[in-house]
Order: sequence, then C-alpha cells, then structure tokens
Amino acid sequence: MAAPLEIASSSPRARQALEHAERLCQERGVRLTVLRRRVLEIIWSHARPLGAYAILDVLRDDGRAGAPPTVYRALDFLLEQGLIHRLASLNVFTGCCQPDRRHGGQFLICRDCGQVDELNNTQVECLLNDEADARGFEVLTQMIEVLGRCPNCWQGVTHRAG
Amino acid sequence: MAAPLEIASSSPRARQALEHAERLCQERGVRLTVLRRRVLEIIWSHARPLGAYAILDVLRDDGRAGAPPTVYRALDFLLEQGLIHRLASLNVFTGCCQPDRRHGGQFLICRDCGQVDELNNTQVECLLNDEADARGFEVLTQMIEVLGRCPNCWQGVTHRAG
DNA sequence: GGAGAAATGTTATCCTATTGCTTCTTTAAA
DNA sequence: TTTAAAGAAGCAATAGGATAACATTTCTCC
Repeated sequence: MAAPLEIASSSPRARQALEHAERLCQERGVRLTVLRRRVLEIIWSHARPLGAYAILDVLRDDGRAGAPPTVYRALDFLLEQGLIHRLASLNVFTGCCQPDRRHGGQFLICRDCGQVDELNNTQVECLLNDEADARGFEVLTQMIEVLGRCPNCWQGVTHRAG
Repeated sequence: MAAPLEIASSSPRARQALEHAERLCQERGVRLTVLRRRVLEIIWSHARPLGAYAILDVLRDDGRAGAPPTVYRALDFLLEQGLIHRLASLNVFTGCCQPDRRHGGQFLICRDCGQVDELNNTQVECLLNDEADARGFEVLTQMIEVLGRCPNCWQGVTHRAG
C-alpha cells in the first residue's frame, strides 16, 4: 500500500487552494464548514490523490470521531462545488485547479507512482461536445482519465511510494 | 434496481460480436473458453452494461456454480483481449465495437436509462496523446466517459428501466 | 499416459459506498 | 432572546464491488 507523502498544509498551493475555496463558498452562499475545509486541506496536503478511507484515517489521527458517511458527505459537498474531482478509475479524490470554471476533469494518471496531472484542453472538450450534439446527446459532465507513466517513472527514477 | 433488458443472444449484433471474438482469439492463440464466451455473450445480450455481480447472477441462472472470482477472471481476460470495456464511473462492463483496434474507450453514458454509445474519435485521441507527449508522459490507455442524457430520455420518452 | 500449464472452483476477506436514524448546530423569524 | 426549521454531523448497520489464497479440474503437448 502506498503511503501518501504528507505535505505541509501551509504549502503555497494548499494555502492558496483553501483561500480560493473560502472565497468561492462565500460568494455562492454555501458553508465551507470546519469538517469540509479540513477534508479539502487533507486532499491538497498530499502529493497523490487519496481514497475516502485514507482521508478518514487522517481525520481519525486528528482525534475527530468519524465513520465513512462523515467523509463521503464532505466529499459530496466538495464535488458539488467543483472544489475536487473524483478519479473513477482509482476511486480517489484530487483537488481541482480551476474551481471557478465548471468542467469535467482531464487527467494524466501515473500507473506507477500515482501522481496526477490535470489538463484543461478545451479543444478536446469541444470535440466531445460536438460529437454528443451530433447524436442528440445532452452532455452533463465529461470525465477523461489517461493512464500511463509520468516522466520520473519511465525514466527509471521511480518515486514509487511504499 | 434497473432490471436490464435481456436480448436474444442470437440477435445479429451479439452473434456477430461472438463470431468476431472467436476469430480474434484463434488468431491470437488465446482460449475463448466456454465460460469466457458465455460472459461475453451475456454482456452482448443485454441492452445496457452489466456489473460483475449482475453477470454472476445470470451465470447462476444458467445453473453454473460461481463466485465473484469466476466472473472477474473472465472479465479480466476479455478486457485484456480488448473484447469489452469497463466503465469506471459505473463499475459496469460493455462490449467493444472495434476489438481489432487497440483503443481506450470513448463513451456517451445516459444518466437516466443507462444506455451507452461508443465513440471512436481519433482526433480526440490524438490531441490527448499530444498533450501527454508535451509533458513527457507515456500513455498506456485513455478512458473517456461523457455523462448526460440520451435523445430518448431528454425528449421525455424515458426508457428508464424499473 | 503423464507432467506442467492454464483455467476454474471455493472460501474468506478487503475496500468502497450508502441507508436510515439520531443528535447537534446554525440560521432566521417571532 | 426564544424557538422552529433547516442543515450538518454522529453513529450503526449493511450493501456492493473486487481480490487473495489455496484446492481442484481441465487442457495441451510430449
């Protein structure tokens, strides 16, 4: 089992993402509660996407009581607000880099180290929308997951955790 | 729970898919056993993609003993041979329309009726490969799932099962 | 026919996710 | 300030998806 690298929650990108989330939620009139904020922080504080139960473990380390629904409800909220994405192929969750813009995710997922890179290729998005239109299909969300090996891993400099 | 419509296994598309599979496996020197063939047939005989446990139920109706690994091993084989695809967002399996050509799947998935339509947009495939290349990422497979509503469903003629 | 490989049977277990109900907290109105 | 209603979180149980480990059977090829 890969032990995800914990990153200081005060890392620039984590702090920035949290501030951004606070602002967005305020604008939208929805509540980024302590729990929801903490779950988002946990996600952003790790180098690799986490599963729900891994997040739950971290919450328990915090000393907080918790069962699966605790985490899943927080994740549902964050997903609804577009603050995180779910990678269906791995059953894990990762922070969204553009929570302002509604979009399905486009991800490069490293099979070896689990690292994830988010793309934002609007041309791909449009092509798929066009194909759907042509078939009279109404698009709600797009989900693109490209599985492969990141530069570090195929160059032999494996950063495999564990 | 949606009770998937069973289609006669002798339906043209199912028969054709099975013949195609037989031929491919023979060419490749791999064994399309009775079990594997039957699982493929079950998948092609239903209007909507099935989960592993739904397939298992059908096998049991056949009178065949079976536990989850029975099905999962058959599915693994069919996936390896590119005869089926797995829709990660729904944990279901669907027949592949182009088992000759190695390709990740591109799917329009109807949120309401569960029906699935497979695309084969090579332009999208290439764009994603290019993006990956530009980042030094080696692509193994692409997985594209577009969730929405099919023409039947958004026009109100819901074919929702159940 | 027999050895080795491949496929399947069997049991148990793990991981992921949800349901239903209770309790606590927040919000806004009286 | 009290209070009703809504929203969020706690909690227990369970459903659903997938795999591990090992035994047994079947196939293939010599």
